Amino acid sequence: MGRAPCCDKKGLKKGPWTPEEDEKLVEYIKKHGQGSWRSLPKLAGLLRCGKSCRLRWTNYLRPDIRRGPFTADEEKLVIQLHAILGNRWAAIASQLPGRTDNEIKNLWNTHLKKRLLQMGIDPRTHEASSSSAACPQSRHMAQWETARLEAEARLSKESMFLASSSPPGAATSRNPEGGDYFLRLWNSEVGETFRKLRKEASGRTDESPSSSSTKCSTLSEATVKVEKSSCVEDVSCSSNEMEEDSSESALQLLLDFPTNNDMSFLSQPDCFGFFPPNFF
DNA sequence: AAATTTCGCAACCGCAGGTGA
DNA sequence: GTCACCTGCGGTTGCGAAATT
Repeated sequence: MGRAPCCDKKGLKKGPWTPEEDEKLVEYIKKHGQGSWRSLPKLAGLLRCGKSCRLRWTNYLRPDIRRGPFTADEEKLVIQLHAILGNRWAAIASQLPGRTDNEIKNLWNTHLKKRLLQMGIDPRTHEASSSSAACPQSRHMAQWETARLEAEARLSKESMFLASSSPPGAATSRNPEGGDYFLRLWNSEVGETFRKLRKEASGRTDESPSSSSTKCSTLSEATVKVEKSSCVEDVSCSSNEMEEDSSESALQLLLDFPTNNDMSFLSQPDCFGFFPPNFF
């Protein structure tokens, strides 16, 4: 079955937007709100396809867009989120207020990817490339991946066990070591989101969260969709807190790696640990 | 100063998911 | 359940600006 074109291309303008077109679009959306993109161009008096209007609005004209160069913190966050989410630019963008997925995608493709490559890190997997595996800096990334895979393997075993016996969290209670940071993360809602997505994707592929290309909604949306999980005992929050601020705090937990384990390379103040002083 | 190359960003394209008839 | 339509997402391209030769 052939797919109908998104719009009749005949007579429609392409290429850069003029200030007049921007003005028309902004005025229309101010009056009528966004949505109905297909009919919007006609109603707004624009010779553009609806898709083009939506893109222009979401990537450029939206009033809450924050323009200007990315800060070092933002870049750090993008790298961390990319390690977790892969090329899910919209999900990454949802954690950077005022930044668009397109902007982040461009940042990644033009700056961050190259920098990681220069450091001998595979930007796709965030693992040290084989040629630089001996590099101490790169080993951190290998540790990251190893920890993730170990936690994932254990978690899948434990989830099978937990499903039939003890409540969620009992497994980590047995392991009060606290060093198993990934396990705690995976028991948080964020982890559950990933597991859910993974489960959904398992019919298609068996890829890890970090390398998954499975499409998903924004991270916030995804976490909201996850049913409220009971809080793990050794996680430093009460169940009430978890329920009230589950997705955001869990994500923050994920991003703010503890400083007393091997993941500290991403949060150390000096050059962000793993990254060289001039990286950001 | 002119020509060429590289870089960065805006925009386009096609695919996939969601939704309602 | 099927189909058509709408919307959102990620990959890619095109072009102007900046840097280099």
